[in-house]
Amino acid sequence: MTGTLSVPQIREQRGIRMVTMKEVAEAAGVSIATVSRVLNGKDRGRIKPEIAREIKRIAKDLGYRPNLVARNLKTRSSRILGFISDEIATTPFAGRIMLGAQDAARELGYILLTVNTGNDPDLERRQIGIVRQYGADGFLYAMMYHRKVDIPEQLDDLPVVLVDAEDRAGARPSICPDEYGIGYTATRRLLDAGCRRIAYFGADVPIVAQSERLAGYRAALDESPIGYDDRLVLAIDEHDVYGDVPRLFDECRPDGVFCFNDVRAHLAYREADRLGLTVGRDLSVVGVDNQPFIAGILSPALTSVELPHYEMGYWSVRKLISLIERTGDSALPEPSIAEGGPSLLADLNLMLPAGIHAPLPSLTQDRAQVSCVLVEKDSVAPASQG
Amino acid sequence: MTGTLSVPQIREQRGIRMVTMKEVAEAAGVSIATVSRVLNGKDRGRIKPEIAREIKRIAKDLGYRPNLVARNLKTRSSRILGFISDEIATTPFAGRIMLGAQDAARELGYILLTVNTGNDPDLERRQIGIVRQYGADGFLYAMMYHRKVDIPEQLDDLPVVLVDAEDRAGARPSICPDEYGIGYTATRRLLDAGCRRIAYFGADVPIVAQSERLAGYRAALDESPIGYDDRLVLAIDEHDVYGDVPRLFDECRPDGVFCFNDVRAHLAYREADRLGLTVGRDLSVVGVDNQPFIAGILSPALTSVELPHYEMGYWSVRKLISLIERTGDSALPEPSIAEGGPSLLADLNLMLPAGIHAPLPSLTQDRAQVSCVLVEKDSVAPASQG
DNA sequence: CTGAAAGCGCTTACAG
DNA sequence: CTGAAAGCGCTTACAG
Repeated sequence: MTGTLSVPQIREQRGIRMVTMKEVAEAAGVSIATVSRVLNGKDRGRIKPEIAREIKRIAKDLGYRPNLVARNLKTRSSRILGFISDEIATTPFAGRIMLGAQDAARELGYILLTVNTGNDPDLERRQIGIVRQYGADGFLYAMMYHRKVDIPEQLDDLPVVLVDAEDRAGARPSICPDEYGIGYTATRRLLDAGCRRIAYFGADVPIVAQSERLAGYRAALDESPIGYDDRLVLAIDEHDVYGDVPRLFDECRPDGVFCFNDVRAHLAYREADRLGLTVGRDLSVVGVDNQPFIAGILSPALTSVELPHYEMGYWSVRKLISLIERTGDSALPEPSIAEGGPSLLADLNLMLPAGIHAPLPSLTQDRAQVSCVLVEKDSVAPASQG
Repeated sequence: MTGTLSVPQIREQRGIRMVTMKEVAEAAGVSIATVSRVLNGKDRGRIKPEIAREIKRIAKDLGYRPNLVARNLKTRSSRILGFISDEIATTPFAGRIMLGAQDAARELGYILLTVNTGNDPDLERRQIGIVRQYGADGFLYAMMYHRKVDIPEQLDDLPVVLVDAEDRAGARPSICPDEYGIGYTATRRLLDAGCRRIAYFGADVPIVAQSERLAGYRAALDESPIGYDDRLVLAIDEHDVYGDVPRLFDECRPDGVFCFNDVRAHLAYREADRLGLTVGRDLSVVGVDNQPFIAGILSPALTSVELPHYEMGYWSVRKLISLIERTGDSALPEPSIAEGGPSLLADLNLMLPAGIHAPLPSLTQDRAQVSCVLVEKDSVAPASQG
């Protein structure tokens, strides 16, 4: 039976021993206080430069790495951020929130303790408790679609930033996609393409994304000579494969469609097929999500608005850290633009885009919105000149 | 300027103070040693039961929660697992690996420190170093598609389990989907449906998944009276929208297609359309991934083999913990079957399935494979009797 | 310029 | 049955 060994015994047996500050101090012939000062850059004018240099050299040679557990116990700052999500990991895009959060955290010397609540309040409470026990300096509270939420009181004494959600109490900073802008931009693009009868294929669920995208669509039309016509607006249940789409096409003959998401855009392609229209010429279509999967299926390729998941994750961590450290925007190092390299998976059409594609809001904002990028493919007619 | 406050000062100012063991001890009129014993369940026959009860009551009333940073420093076991992934978060399915890992970790009292390497070896090295400094007891090394990898030497002295990857050196335990089984099962299903000319729409990239699924497909055919015919096998570049598919259909008239993934299955639907065949009757199609997105688009709904991402994440954590604690399979509590509840997002077709759907391999295995479930929809003709 | 000492909040031999 | 003490590996006033 090896079952009687304790974890430290096992570590010992396996030879897991980190070099400690004490060993560095001994090798350098100084006190650990001196080593600590040098290695933490607090030696300016306090420790003889040649000694400092020697200590650094020895620490490096010995492969010394500070034990963060010990440091955290002493300093009560863990540089750990709790990343609480509902079911984010099960949605195909939202991994990018985590990716953006991880990148920003790494750049600023923080790390993420991630935890999933599956929308179970009791589980959430327990999980938050545990992350707190690990000393998290603050929390990211990431939802998988744009909605209003209540932050558990448990977090009242800690900085929190919401991602793709808004604090119902209005007390916490948050970042969301500019849903209104999505509808507006997409519709403007269709107007520029010369479309005169632009339909909206909406979602039939009551979420912020739906109502705001519709509002943006409507605003663009209201501003235009064409105006808004509610006969062109549909709330579509994706499972109801036929629904009202054919009737809308037969009655109104739209020449442009703004779709709540890429999946719904597919319905426009199907109608084009049925009616002998060519997408990108007779019928222009704009989706939302810019899903590579769908791109692999639809032909011509779908012009679609990309949601700024990476950017939201990235911004939210920077905001959170600015709160934790009580510093302003300017105190944090510049964002380094993260770029995704090429990947084998691109060939399998499995990759979702990551990296910063849209300008980030200032960290001074408390209810930030990220604008979304319309990715041009071939499903919208070229913009008419002037 | 508030920038002069240190993090502990800020915490103080915000009133972030956890109840300590010392306070519990004082309130109970005992020593902290006694409190520690009671709260860690080491009081059997060592502390008077009524005192123990009293201490527990007081701890609860005071809302005492042990400071894990302090405990970890002392015990040198952090119950933190490093979750290293390449670009997993950018692929739509693989969040489920993390979800399964998180669920298993939670059930066993561990937590995940997640870090992304973006396939950059230098970044990987640094990130692993940091997670080690936080005292991780072991590492999960998760890749986003099945391949052979080298584990960095940095991890030589710590337990590691690979997810959706195999250790080239053969030294580390790993878990992967049973790719061969996928090809075999899908092809058998098509044979049972009475198909006589079954094509394989493969991928044109050299990954384990491709060659093994093909091998399984071939084995099923070799076993059958029909036999294998390489004219029915295609390596398809998803971006090359036309490719060899139409020629294959014209020349061989397949009545069944096993597709490397759901996106490629779409090509079979398109051919059916072109040739006036009804999918699910004249032409049976099986995909892999069971992507809800694609399901929302293809009609009739696609029968597809689901990859066991959740299961792999779940198993790998249990395996890792059994290594860390040097316990066998039986020492860990039974897996609780995780079930995903209903969700608004299901209406948006955004959810990927999570939870345990396939039997988990025993923890004694070192190169585990999870079998994959074929999810029946409507794209395959009913199995013929007998 | 440098070190001895206290202490962060725990756990655990050791002694009684 | 219980407590005093040492110690995990750091940081940081304090003293010199």
